[in-house]
Amino acid sequence: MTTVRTRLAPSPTGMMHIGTLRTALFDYFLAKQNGGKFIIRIEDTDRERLVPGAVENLLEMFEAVNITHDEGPFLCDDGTIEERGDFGPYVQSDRLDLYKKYADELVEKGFAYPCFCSSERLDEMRKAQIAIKHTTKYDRKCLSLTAEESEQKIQECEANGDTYVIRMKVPEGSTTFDDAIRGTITFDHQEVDDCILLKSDGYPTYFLAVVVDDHLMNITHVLRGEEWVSSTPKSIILFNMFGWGVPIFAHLPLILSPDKKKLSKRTGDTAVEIYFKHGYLAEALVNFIGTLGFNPSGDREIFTIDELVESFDLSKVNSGGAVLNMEKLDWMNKQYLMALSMEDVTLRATPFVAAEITDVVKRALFIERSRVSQLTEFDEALKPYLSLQAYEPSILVWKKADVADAVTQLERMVTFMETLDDTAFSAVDLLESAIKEYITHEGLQNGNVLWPLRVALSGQEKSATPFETLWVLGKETSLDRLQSAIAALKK
RNA sequence: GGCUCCAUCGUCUAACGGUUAGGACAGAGGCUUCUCAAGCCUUUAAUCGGAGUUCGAUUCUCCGUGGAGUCACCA
Repeated sequence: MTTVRTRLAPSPTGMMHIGTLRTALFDYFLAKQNGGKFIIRIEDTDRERLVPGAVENLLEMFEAVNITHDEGPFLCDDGTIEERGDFGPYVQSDRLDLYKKYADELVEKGFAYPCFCSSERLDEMRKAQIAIKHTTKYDRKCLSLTAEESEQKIQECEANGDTYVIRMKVPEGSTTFDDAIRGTITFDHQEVDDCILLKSDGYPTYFLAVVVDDHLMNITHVLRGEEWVSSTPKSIILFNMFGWGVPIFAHLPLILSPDKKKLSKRTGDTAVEIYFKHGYLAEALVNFIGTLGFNPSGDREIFTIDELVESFDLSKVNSGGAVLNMEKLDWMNKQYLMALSMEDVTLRATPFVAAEITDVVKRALFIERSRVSQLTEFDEALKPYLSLQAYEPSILVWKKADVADAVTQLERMVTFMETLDDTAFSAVDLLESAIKEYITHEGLQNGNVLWPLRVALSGQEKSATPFETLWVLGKETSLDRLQSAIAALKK
């Protein structure tokens, strides 16, 4: 039995795309589930669209999301990139000789041919084809050249600095393949263009490079977005021309924006990085994106990455596109946030918090984690704890009480709190039971006591419970705030 | 426009050809409660249409319709 080998083959043309993350996740699930390998290969054959730092961003995102690949480029601590694995190089621009060699092989075998047409001629040709409503494809002008004529033209090109390309000679017939997600798909070769294999700058196009590399790297499963379906016959034709085995193809459903179109920068957040900047947790993002188009069944929503690895099943991946439901991501993020320990929430929130991380801040973060849905909201949520915000004294009065009662309750609370020692302040539960006991003992109503207490402590009508707030603030600060509330009411 | 793919609540989705078509997010209502959040309960909401196969179609087939993807020296 052959080892499962999946690969993610992104082109470094910008920030890592959310769709790329989903493909990566599925690649990872499939490989890990089968004890296989997950490989990253950088497809940088388009020199014009190259974006510096794109590879670094990709690898950083992998780190952030806690997914590790087995082969490919890795980010070192010093920021440099190093390759690991036995099938390298893993960057296509380092494999140029290979593609040239295989392109030549195809020309020799008569499966490919040089083309000298100018881009101007090609443009006009296409315009004419569109005018008569035909499929736009190369008209094979250069295929009619004899071997001698081709050779002569190549000589001429080399002599005067002109360029030419190598095109695939698509045979007659049709290609049928079994998509692991979609089932049988057939394309008539009438529809398949004699696409360019080797560009005039010596770089291969995607069509050639992907086939050569997937073969040389022993890739068993090709997972990619649905937008690639129509180019699959080209790949298969090439695999056949070389006499190589064809990997299993699985075309993933597209991730859609709310208008049901392929998610683009214009219609939504496409960069994975943005989601981290917005304050989503990696676990939530993985859970959310990893179950988009795939569901492990059962009435569950929250899954760890290991559970997803275990239950993943290519044949259960949906074929329809999926709209990003941001409200659900928010909800999911909150689920993960609420499960965080004090240490963890501090760790995660620190980059989003302007204030110094003191014990008060740590406690406040811990309490507020169930009241925010994104890490970015912490900064704002922290404010009432860091300093008392100005408020209207009238809000200190509970709806079923009056000013006089509020003053009385606050004054009595001050007296009571002074009897509480450090132990009482060490836990929310202890504070709660102490105060509840006091209320019962004194024959008071919760609302009369707790409302003014809570508002005096937080300065806000809506906030965490008074017990939580006391625990965060500590005895001294709490007493100060109670005193200023009393003073404000008496004014 | 050609080709290809797709089609269950608004959204994400579940349902060996046999279910009162299930769950989740969002919405509505309620409980709990000092407020908010959380939690719990209830509720609104879907098989695109038409034929066929079958004792029985969400499920299989065909035809429509709708949507999407793709048609570069980009991937």
